Amino acid sequence: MLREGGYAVASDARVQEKASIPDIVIGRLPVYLRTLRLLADDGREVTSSQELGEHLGISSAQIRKDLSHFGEFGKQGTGYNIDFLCQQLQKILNVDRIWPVILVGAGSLGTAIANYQEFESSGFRIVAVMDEDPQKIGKPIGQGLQIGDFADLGRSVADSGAQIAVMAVPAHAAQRVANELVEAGLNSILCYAPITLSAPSHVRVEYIDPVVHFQHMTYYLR
Amino acid sequence: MLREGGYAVASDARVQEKASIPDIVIGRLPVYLRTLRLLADDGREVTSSQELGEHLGISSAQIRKDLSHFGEFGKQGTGYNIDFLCQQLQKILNVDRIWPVILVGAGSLGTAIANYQEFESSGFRIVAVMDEDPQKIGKPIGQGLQIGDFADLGRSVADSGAQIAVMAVPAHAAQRVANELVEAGLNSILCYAPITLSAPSHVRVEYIDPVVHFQHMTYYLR
DNA sequence: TACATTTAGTGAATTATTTCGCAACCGGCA
DNA sequence: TGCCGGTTGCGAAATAATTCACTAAATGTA
Repeated sequence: MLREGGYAVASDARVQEKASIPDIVIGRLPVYLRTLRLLADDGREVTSSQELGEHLGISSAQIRKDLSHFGEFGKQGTGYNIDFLCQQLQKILNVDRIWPVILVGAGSLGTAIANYQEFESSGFRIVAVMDEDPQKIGKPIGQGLQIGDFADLGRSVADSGAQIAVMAVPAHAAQRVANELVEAGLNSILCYAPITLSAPSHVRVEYIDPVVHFQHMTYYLR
Repeated sequence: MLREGGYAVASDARVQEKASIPDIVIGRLPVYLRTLRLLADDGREVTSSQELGEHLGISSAQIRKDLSHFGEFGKQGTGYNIDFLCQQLQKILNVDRIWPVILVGAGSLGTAIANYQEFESSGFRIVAVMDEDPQKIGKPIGQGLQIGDFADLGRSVADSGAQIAVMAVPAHAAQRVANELVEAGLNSILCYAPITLSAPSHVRVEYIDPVVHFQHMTYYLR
């Protein structure tokens, strides 16, 4: 599977059980959750697979089938209670808690990520921003953070208990940084550098590369 | 099968029944291209589906099958000439030219996007950055650009001939901005706001939302 | 030259994903 | 109560995507 992303790992029983649920289904759940929360913000209390599907441009059957992997959350004739379904999805996705995240790279993109406000309400908190540039180390960034020395990565990971990192570093540095992240014990990496990383199979890597999207789009253009 | 100078020549790789080629295949081509270019930068001249597959964590068969939709680009026993395959992929993806792109939103993220250097070499150039905030309009951004008034979108689109927009605006403004982009005649939108947009079917919308990736990852965490 | 090795391209088989279609169920209403 | 429109959950069917497995071709070597 080539996802602008890495691999799922199945080792313990619980994960083994999860392995039977297609990864592609898991990938849609955050989008469902995002949409449900918008509906909730709109004051809506109930929705249906049909309405959700129209919002998202997918079939109602797909939504029902996806959810059916995890239980029964709706009521015939009525649909889904939005708050309840949000709670359930958050539980399924393990975002009924806050995950500490370490950001590597305090350039222009790293700064934008550090400033982004949506993380906290979605289950994530950037607990450290690290860079190798001595000019940047020590400067304030984001909300009450200070750029730390990437050499102190191990300490940051130990202090925060983070399992997740975001990489906003140049392509030429990305593999080296990734190696250090893995070395430090992180197991989930979101990489903004335009490069496919090599990482051990227990580390999940996903990618964000606008060029990949642009080039996908231009295929259909003249 | 036409062969010239040893390597297969696809007389015109882009003349194809597009509808018949799965979109999921198109989505992988930019990643192949990105990887090939890294190999080329490394001084490599030839590669094989097996080597590429190992780099990308996918099967060699998938790569061969994907490419076979567009022609024959390799040579048995040897593999693929990297430069040649890059050229062909660029042609297929229509990035053997530069596409003008309009960026909407000159906040922290918009600024990072405007500063990003990789676009030009990948087939894209940000030709305008627009915002609604009078405080921002007129200020310099990116390489020799000036933040324009979003109200002048129509003129920018006409002047540049852009078909592609990137949206780096807050979620609450995103649908409104998207409507205006469609109104102005754009047909491809890359949206960084965490919201699924409603748009006519002739407009292609793709999304970048780090939270979706994070939440996908946490499903597999404890 | 003969032969071993490597690798692309591809039809067939397999596996994965989506959609269909319907029984069961809910809530409102006469 | 009994009926009706609306909706879920889910097995079965249909599609789509991936992998297998093999042929043919290119290269290197003795």
